[in-house]
Amino acid sequence: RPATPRAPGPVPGVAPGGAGSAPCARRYPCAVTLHLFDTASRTTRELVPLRPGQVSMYVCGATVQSSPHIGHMRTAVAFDVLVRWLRRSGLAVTLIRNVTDVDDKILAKAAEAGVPWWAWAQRHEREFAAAHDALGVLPPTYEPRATGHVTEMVELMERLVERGHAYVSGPGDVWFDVRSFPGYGALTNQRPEDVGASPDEAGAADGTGAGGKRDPRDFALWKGVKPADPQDASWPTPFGRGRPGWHLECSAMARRYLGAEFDIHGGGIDLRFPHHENEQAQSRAAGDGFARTWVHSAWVTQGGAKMSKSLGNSLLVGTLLEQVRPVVLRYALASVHYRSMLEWSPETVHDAEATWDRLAGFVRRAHERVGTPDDDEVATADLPAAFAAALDDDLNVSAALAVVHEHLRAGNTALADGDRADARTALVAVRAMLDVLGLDPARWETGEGGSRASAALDALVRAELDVRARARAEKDWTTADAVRDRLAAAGVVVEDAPTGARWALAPEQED
RNA sequence: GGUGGAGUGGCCGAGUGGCUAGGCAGCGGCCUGCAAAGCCGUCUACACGGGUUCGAAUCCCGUCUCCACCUCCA
Repeated sequence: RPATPRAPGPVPGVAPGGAGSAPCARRYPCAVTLHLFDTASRTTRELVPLRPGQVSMYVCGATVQSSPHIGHMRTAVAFDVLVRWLRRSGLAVTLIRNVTDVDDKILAKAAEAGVPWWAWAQRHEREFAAAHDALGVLPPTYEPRATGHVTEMVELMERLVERGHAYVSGPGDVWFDVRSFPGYGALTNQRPEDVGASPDEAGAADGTGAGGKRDPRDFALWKGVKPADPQDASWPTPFGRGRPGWHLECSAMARRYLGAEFDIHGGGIDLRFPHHENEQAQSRAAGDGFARTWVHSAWVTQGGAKMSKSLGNSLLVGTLLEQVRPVVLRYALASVHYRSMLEWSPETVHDAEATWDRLAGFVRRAHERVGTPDDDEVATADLPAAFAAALDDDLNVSAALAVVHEHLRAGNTALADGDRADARTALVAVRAMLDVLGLDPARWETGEGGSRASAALDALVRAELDVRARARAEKDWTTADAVRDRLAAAGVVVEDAPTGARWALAPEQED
């Protein structure tokens, strides 16, 4: 986890005590409030919402040019935990997560596949949606598509041109003038002269200057349609026909749904430059305050290196879900601090699975003994102060999970001692904490699915277990163990509990 | 070259001056007909070299190694 220097004071421009003006809806002592690491200032500081009690948040979503992989899900889960924690803290969160549904790669891949670009985009957008659902990522408040916001983009470009921060070099080619904006580089702490040339097409890179970029660092706001491009991938504008540049979309959509200034802008760490730097430059040059806090999540790595497509498709969400339960995937992603690189290996999955089974096992046993608290009780239960403090400290999930395990152990001890009151207290606390992380077992462990096949399986296994129970009653251990071995061979593990034997499918074997 | 990070016990992973997280995997014990689950105990640490301090994984200086961004990328 990267270093987290503390800002000496409150957020610049906010009067001291401003945070206190918001009504405190927390269920635990209000002394602690969320501190987040802000990429722009490179400090951890208190989140003071622009509007008391509300948080506006924009997270860069997918460019739907290929299938989702585990890295995409890491970012999604990281921000999902942030949203859940903000809401649990009593704040009303508006989350915008965009879909970039037109860009050069989508056009190129669709052409290669011989399908319309919009069909290609739609197909992958659905895959992302399914992956998000599978991992329990809450849907955003609004999920705008780039192609539906050309009007807002044109407006933004017009403002930039009027203010002298953008220029048109040819039909449909509109550029941001980096030299016109002294603040360029502020987000990523680069001096403007150190910034490399932007490689946008039709720029100075072709050596002729025909594209008309005034400065190699200038980046495309709008890309004029080329003869070879599909005509339906372009839109008319006062500057000519073309399609949006990547950076422009997010600025336009953030403003459309969140206003000129908003609380949090998030995304994967790789988007910091150039994407977010350019977004900020555009929006601020146009006169908008834009994001007050920048939050970036780290990578999933393999072999110590950044995951890449050359590693094959073994880390595609679709492939992984054939091998591991979705909740285990979520646990693996959510249990590491969002700014730490997450090394992905078979052990990662194994550890997550073992730990998850421990958590879910306690909840299941506790439910058998003390009943099932309703969801409302869980959602409003007091959270242990140490857990809340951990999450308030820049979402220190590892420390928060340590608190979960403390309560889990207390709960297991209470169950073993037959102390139902203590067991129930621990159960509610554990579920409430896990719920904040999107990991409440009661919401994930819904039996074996309730299908006819699983009902039939359950009946058959129970018949076997009845045989075994009779044998055990007669101390016929040979018969009893034979039943258990037979079930084990079929992939069913048996566990004797005070309330009788229970069964479960054996975990997936490691290869 | 510019920018930003990382090196903690077998593995993963917290921890910004003292109270020595947590998980996984070992080992020992309790429980169990035997298991499983659970509980208790326990072994492996802070990249290296200096320094500051009564005391450093934690602060300072230096060294080494690794990674990311600067090109589309979550």
